[in-house]
Amino acid sequence: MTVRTRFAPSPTGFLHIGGARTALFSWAYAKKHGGQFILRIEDTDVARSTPAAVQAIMDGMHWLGLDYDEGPFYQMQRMETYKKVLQSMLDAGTAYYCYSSKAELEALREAQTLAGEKPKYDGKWRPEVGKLLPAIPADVKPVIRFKNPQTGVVAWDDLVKGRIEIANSEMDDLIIARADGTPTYNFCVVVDDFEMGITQVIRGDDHVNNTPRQINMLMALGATIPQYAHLSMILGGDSQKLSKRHGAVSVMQYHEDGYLPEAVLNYLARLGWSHGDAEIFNRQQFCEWFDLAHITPSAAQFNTEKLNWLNAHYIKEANIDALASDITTRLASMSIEVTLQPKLQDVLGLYRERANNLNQLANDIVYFYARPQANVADVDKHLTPDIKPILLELADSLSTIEWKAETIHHEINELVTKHALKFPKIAMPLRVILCGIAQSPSIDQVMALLGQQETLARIRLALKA
RNA sequence: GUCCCCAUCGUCUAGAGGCCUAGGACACCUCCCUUUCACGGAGGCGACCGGGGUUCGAAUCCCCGUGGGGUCGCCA
Repeated sequence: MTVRTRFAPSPTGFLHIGGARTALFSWAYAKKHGGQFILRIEDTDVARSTPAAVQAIMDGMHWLGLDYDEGPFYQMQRMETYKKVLQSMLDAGTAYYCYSSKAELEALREAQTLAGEKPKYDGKWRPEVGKLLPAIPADVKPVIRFKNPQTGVVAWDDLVKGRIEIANSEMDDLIIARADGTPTYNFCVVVDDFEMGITQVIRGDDHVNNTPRQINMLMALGATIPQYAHLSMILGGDSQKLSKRHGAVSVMQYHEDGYLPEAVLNYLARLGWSHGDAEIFNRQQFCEWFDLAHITPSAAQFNTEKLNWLNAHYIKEANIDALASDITTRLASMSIEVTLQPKLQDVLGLYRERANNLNQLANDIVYFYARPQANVADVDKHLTPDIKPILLELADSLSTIEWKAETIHHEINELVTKHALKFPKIAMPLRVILCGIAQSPSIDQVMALLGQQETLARIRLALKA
C-alpha cells in the first residue's frame, strides 16, 4: 500500500512553527516512503476561516520547500460528500438527531461541572431498543450526533507514543452536524481521511483525545483505520506553550528576521526527532533519514541560539549569488543601493563567515555602499591626536601604490616600523574611519575592497574634522 | 475535577537491561589562532524527578508518588 499523508490546517491564521513542523514530518514521511503528501484545508469554521490565511499557510510551506502532491482540498467544497455520508449513517442507525437546545446543553454541562463530574451529553435523544424518546420540540432545529459505543475500549498503537487505550464510557455522542446542517470537524476529518486514503495521520498532540472518536466513526463506516502518529508540542523559549497570544510567530517572520529556510527546516527537523548525533542535514538527507520511530514523545522547547548557529552554518554554505540577491533586497529595504563596486559577492565573501543572521549581515556591510557615521566612543578611543599625522602620512603613501590587500598591508607595516608602533594602533583608527566602528575583518582586505579613491577620501575627510 | 500523554546536562537530544565512569549539539567558561570583532581549533563545566519493585545487573521494564502538558465546544 502506498503511503499517503496529509497536512490539514484550519485557515484561521498564519503557519506557525508548530504547524510547520507537523507539515514537515508528514511531508518527509511521504517522501521517505515514495508516497503522496496531501494538503487539505479544514475551513468548516466559516466565521474564522479566511482566504488570506490559506495564502499565508501556502506561502509558509512554499518558503520551506514543502510541496504537496495533491490538493489543496477545501472541506467547504466537499459538502455534498459529507451530507451523503451523514444520511447513510442516519439510515444505518450509527447517527441520530438530537433536539437538545444549546441552552439546555449548557445547563447540563454546568450542573455536571458543579457536581464534579466530567461534562458529557446525557444521551437524551439517543435511540435505544425499547426506549421511548421525548416528544420533538417544535422550536429546536436538531443536530446530528454520532452514536458512540458505550462499552469496551478503543485502542491504537500510536507510532510516536505507543499503545493508547481509552474506554468508550469516557466518550459521549459527539455532534457531527450542526443545526444548520453543516458537518463538524471530527466528522469531516474521518470522511476525508477515509476517502483520501490516508495511511498515516501525523498531527499534533492535541488530537490524541479525538482519535478514539474518529476510530469509532471510521469503524461505523466500515473503513480501514489509518495509523496515527501524535507529535508533541513545541514550547516557547520560556517553556511556556506557544500561542497566538504568546510567542507564536509565522514561519514567514523568520524570513523577515533574517533566517534562511534551510536553517529553519533543519532546526525544526531536529526538534523532537533525531538521527544519532547528526545535527546538520539538508532537505534530501532528512527525507532519507526520517522515521517516526525516532520522534521524541515529550514536548520540546524552542531555542533561538541553536537556530542562530544553524543559520550561521547555512549562510556560510549558501550559494554566493543567491545570498547576494537576498542581501540586496534587505539593503534596499534600508534604502541602501548596492553599487557595482565593491562587488557585493566579494564583500559577502569577507563577511559571511562572521554572520548568523541575514539582517545582521546586511547591516554589517552597509558601510561599503554608504559612508558611515563613526561611533563616537570608538573615535575618542582610537582616533587620538597623536595618530592623526601618521594616518595622513599613510594616506599619502597609499595614494601611489598598486591597490591590493598585500601592498596595503605592506605600507601599514612600514609605517608601524618607522614610528615604532603596534599594528592595531593604526588599524583601529582606520576601522573607525572606514567602517564607523572598531570591529571589522582584516583592515587591509576591507580597504582593498572599498577601493583606493573611497578609502583615501574617507581618511582625509576624517582627519580634516 | 475527568480521562489521556509526558519526564536524561540550562536547551535540543543519544540511549530498545550489561557497550554508560551516561555520548553528541547549542549556550556558557578557559586556552590557542589573531590586527580588533567574529570565524575556526583544543579543552572544561554540566543531567538519568523521587520512592518502591523485577533482575546477577535498570537511564532503560513494572507500580506508586511528584511535577508538567493536553482534553472534556453546534472550534479546529
